This record gives sequence, structure tokens and C-alpha cells, in this order.
Amino acid sequence: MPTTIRDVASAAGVSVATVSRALNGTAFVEPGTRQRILDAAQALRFTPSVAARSLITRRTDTIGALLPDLHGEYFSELIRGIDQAARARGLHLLVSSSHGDATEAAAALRAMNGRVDGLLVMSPHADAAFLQNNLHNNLPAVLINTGIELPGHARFGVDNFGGARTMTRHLVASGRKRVAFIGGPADNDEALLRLAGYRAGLKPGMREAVFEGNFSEEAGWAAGRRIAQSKPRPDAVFAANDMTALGCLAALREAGLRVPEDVAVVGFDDIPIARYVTPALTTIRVPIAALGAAALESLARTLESPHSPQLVHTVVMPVELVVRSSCGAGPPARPTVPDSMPAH
Amino acid sequence: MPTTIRDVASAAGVSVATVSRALNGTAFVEPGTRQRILDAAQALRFTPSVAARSLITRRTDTIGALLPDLHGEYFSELIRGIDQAARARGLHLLVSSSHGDATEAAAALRAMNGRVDGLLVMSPHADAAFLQNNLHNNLPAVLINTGIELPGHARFGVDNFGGARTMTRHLVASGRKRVAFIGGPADNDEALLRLAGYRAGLKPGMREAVFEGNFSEEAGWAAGRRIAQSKPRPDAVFAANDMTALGCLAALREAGLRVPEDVAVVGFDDIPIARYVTPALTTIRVPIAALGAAALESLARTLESPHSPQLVHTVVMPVELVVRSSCGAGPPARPTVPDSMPAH
DNA sequence: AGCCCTCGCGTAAACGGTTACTTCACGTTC
DNA sequence: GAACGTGAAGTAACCGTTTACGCGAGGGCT
Repeated sequence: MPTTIRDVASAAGVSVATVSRALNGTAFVEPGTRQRILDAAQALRFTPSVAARSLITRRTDTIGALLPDLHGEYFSELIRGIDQAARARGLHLLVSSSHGDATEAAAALRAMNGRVDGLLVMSPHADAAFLQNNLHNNLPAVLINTGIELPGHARFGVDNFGGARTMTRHLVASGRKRVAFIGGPADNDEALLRLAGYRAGLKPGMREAVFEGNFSEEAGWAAGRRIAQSKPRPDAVFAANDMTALGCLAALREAGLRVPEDVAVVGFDDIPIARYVTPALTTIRVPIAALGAAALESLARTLESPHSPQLVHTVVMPVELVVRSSCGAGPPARPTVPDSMPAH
Repeated sequence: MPTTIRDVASAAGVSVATVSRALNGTAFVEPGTRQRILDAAQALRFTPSVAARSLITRRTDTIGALLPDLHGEYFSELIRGIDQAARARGLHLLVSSSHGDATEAAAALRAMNGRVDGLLVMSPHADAAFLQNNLHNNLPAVLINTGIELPGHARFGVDNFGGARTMTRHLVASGRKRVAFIGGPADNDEALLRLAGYRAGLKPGMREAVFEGNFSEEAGWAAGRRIAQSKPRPDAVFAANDMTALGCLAALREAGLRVPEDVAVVGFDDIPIARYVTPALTTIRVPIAALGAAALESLARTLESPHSPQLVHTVVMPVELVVRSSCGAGPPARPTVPDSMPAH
């Protein structure tokens, strides 16, 4: 039913091979002939069959993104970065988000087999064995935000350690004496790096105070209550991420403490909400979209030169300290409508 | 290089046709033979070539999502709903987000041709002519959040009119006398419906007061300043979306007005930030994920029975009034860590 | 016993592109 | 003027499936 390359060929009075060459520019075609072909294709609304092409070409010009069940801003920013970079390179994007367990993730990964030329994997389930088992025919893949190191694959992440150290140093430098830390999930690599950064940022002699957490607001709330009642009360709390900081903030204020006067509260991630709470949250901004874009760029380059040695194994994107009022050192008033979110 | 159906056939001692039938269950195959084939396929790690299959089948089991450059929560919720529904039906999801203008959107749409069996289109550029021109070989498509009505295509949206009317009535019922409205972009159908709902919700005799806006925080801020200085000052402001409400909120408070005592401020969408600002924003919750899922379900049904008459043309998802403190009628305190965002 | 239907399976023709060979017609070069 | 390189285009093989068609075997029916 749809027009094929043969229709175009007969319409232009040439062979299918010439049509293919003219359309793809893969070989010399006389300008006049080329124009006839182009016109015919246009007139017939010819669209090459992707399936037929990739059957022989063994390329799909599509990359797959395997994402965890992540949420809101983080997810959309990552996709945005990936999508833009992909479009710039003429690549398509097949996404699979939201799989609760490793089995689902494995199924999703396997289903992508043959549909994509390469893979962007960001999944808590993506350990070495997982990829080994489910990544058939050595599909190129780059890993995002993962702790594991896998021989053939590049890794991209943000500077969790450095960011956490910078934040801690900032608190210390602004005079805070007892800086507490609310951690993330115990098996989460990013959380562990942030914890390590916190420790590295303390002045020698300062005692660390680590409270349990799991990246959730509830955990921040619970930790905040414990912090408010703890014996030598901390005068600063560094939460492993912003949601935790938000929960902590609420708990501290309910306990009658003033933020930032009595205790500073800071987070990590710079989710958009951070700007809007009162007091506005000091945090570490992570370049999520840039992270996604960089990962895709790397993957695309690998695809272009399949047999070149893997140039880069691990890339750590720099992060940025964003000082607002919740640490007592930021601008007091509301910034005049900053780089805000576009309308939906 | 990868194993083909022929390898499996010779390994199992049967013909390729039988392998195909055994693997797809499309015809009777003797149990013993079937098992031999399954074992062989397993042992060889055989994965059917998607390209070859869809070349002959003319199906890709993939649906495309054409999305505007929408942001944050809205985007991710929509994708989540679509993705879950798609996975449940064994469909894959090819996304293309973020195109600034109609030309880019058209290119994105055309590039999907042949890669997808159907299309989910949510784009401000997707008017009738646009689809007519770029939707070749009458690809099934369903439209999301669009004002236009297109013969062959189902439409999905949320009840912008009803939600806005409910909100306005709520304000009126709680004693507000002068309810102002900050609009959205003049060419945005959703914004216009919300405006209409606002008008419909006013008591007869009440004067409407409509301020310009464009769904952005900045516009809300600007409108808020004008509102603060306007002659008979409104005692309630209904913004066309939450971001606008946030901007307005800030402007009113900078002008020294108390919210909600002096003036109520309410929004539309229930973005997550709405819960966290002080005062927490009263708003209309729209079921974004459900919207995406419903649209995909409809598309999938159309694909399954291609020649059945289009059952449903327009679906309007119900919305829900969420009363918080910014309208003066909500719960005063912070709800005890409500259905919060999961960790990223 | 003959007939027909169904099961079980093989043969080979699509599907719609790309591309390795070829052929042919021209200059160029020695 | 023979040898050769190169532009321009055609022929046909090939990519890996699905599926229409054919055929033999066996069972139920008349």
C-alpha cells in the first residue's frame, strides 16, 4: 500500500539502486537524474521503510533509555537532556521507565534488544551480573549514576563526593560547629559518596553525627525530630538530598527551632521546590540535563566508531553550590523571579 | 553474526517455518518438536530480528509520543502513565519531546513514520493542518490536551472548564466577593477553558476581573503587582495554573498583603510544589498519569481492531479540588507528611 | 473402502531496502 | 592508440522473518 522505492524508480525511469544512491547520497548520481528522483519521491510521498533499511543496515538509529522508577524533575530533566542530544544527532529515543524490580528491568532490557543501537542504563538493579546476563550481542551501553565499574562501558555521574565536601566546608566556614548528616539508602552509591564527602569536609577535630535516612521526606522528618532532641544539638544539618532536607526542615520548625538562626538545613540536588520553600533551601545543584546529554554523546560517539577503543571510562560532572537562606549565609530576600520553570 | 532463525531450525532439526510457528504459537506444533525448538532457541540465545519481523508484519509494537517542551512534573507524570499502560500491553514507547516550533515538531513527527504503529500527540503546534500534512499513511493517532477536533482521532483531556468552575464556586461559597482571574496564553485551549469555567463559576451579578498571563511565574508576579494596586482590590485570585499562582503569591506578599486573610490565592494543576509553599496552595488536581494511560489504552484498542469504528471521540478526565490553606478554608497546619514524592 | 478434515511440517515467496558486481562511455596518460 | 581510471547506472543477491501453499499421515464418517 505505501509507496516503495520501486515506485519511485519506475516513476523516475531509473533503477532502484540509483534511487537509493540518490536519496542517500552514497554514490555519484548525475544531477539531472538526482533531481528527477527527488521530485518523484516528493510527489509520491515516499518514505523509506525503516524496517527494510535496518534489516540490511543492522542499524536502527535508535537508542534506548532504561530508567528506574524515578520521579518528577529528575526524570524529566534527564530525558530532556538525552532527547535534545539525540535529536541533534538524528537519533531516536526509546524509553522504558518505571520497573520496580530487577526482573521487570531485565524484561525491559531484553525487549529492547534489536530495537536499539545502544543503551543508556540508569537503574539500581543494573549491577555487573545483571548486565552480563541481559545485554546480549554486546550492545554498547553507558551507565548513569552507578557505582559499579564495568569493563566495556563508560560511566557518567555527578560529583557527589566533591559536592558534599564543598557543602560541608561551606557550613563550617560560615561558623557552624556541629554539622550533622542525614544519609540516604545504605546500598545507594550516590548516598555513600555524599556521606564520604561530608566526612571529608569536616574540620579535623569535628565530630561527625550521621542520622539514618533513605532519600525520602519521611526519613528527613524522623531524623529532624531526633536531631531536635539530641543532646548537644547540631547547629547545621546536611541532608543527603533535598526531599530529606524538606522533611527535616518541617520537623525542626515544629520542634520550635528557627532555621537558619538556630540550625542551618541544607540539601543536595536542587530540585525546583528548593527555591520555593521558606526559607529557601541552600543546596548543591546537579546538572541533570547535561548529564543525560553527555551520556548520550558518549554513546553516540561509540556507535559512530564501533571499533575504536573506549576513550573515556568514567566522567564526573561538576556540581555547584547554591547558597540560599536556609543556611543563614544566603541572600535574605526572594530573588527577583529567578530562572524559573517554564510553563507546562 | 547474531543467531538467526535458521540456526535454531538446523539445531532443532526442523524448518524455519516450524520454528517461527513454535515461537509465535501461530499454528499447531507437536509438543515434542516445540520443546526441542524452545531448547535450541534458549541455548543459542536466539532473539528474533525486530526489523525482519516488522518488515513482513508491518507492525512495530511501538507507539510514539510527540510531546511539547513541557516541564517537570507534568511531563514525567504523563510519561509514567503512558509507559505503564504501554508495558502492560507489550508496547514500546518512542518519545520525542522538546521542539520549540512547528517545523521541529513536524520533523519529529515525520521521523517517527514507519517506526511506530500509532501516535500520541500532545503539541501546541498540532492543529488540523499540521496533522493532515505530516501524518502520512493515516497512522492512528490520539490527541492529548488539544482544542481542535479531528475526524479520525480520539481526543483526551482534563476537565478544565469544570475544574475552574468548581474552584471559582468554592471561592465564592467561602465568602470571597471579588474574585480575579489570571489567564494563560491567549491561544491555549486549556487556558481558555479555564477562563470560561471561571466565568461560569461566578455568581450572577459578580463582576469578573481578568488579568493577563501566560502560565509562567513571571506573568503571575506581574499580575500580582497590578492586583495589589488595583482600585477595588480583589479578595481572591484564581490563577490559570500553579506556577502563575506562585508568582502572584510572592508579589502580593511583597506588597504587604496577607494570604489568605487579605486575599486568597489559588491555582490549577496541583504540581508538587503547591504542597510545599507557605501557605500551601489550594488548587485543582489533574490526573496526569491517568490521562496518559487512558490515551494509550485508547490508541492500543484502535490498533488491535483497526477497522472497528472509532468508539470514543472525546474523553474528559475528571479533576479534583484540593483545598489547602492559601484560600483560607483549608487545614491550617502542615498535613502529617502526606503522599509525598518518592526519592529520586 | 473411499472421502474429507485436521494436524504437523516443509518449500519458497514475499517484505523493501542496500550494496557488491558489472557494464558502458568517456577522458587521460604514456 | 592501447591501457587505464572514473563517473553513471543497472542487475541481482542479501538481510531474517512470516506465511501462503502443498503434501503426507491419520482418524472419523458414510
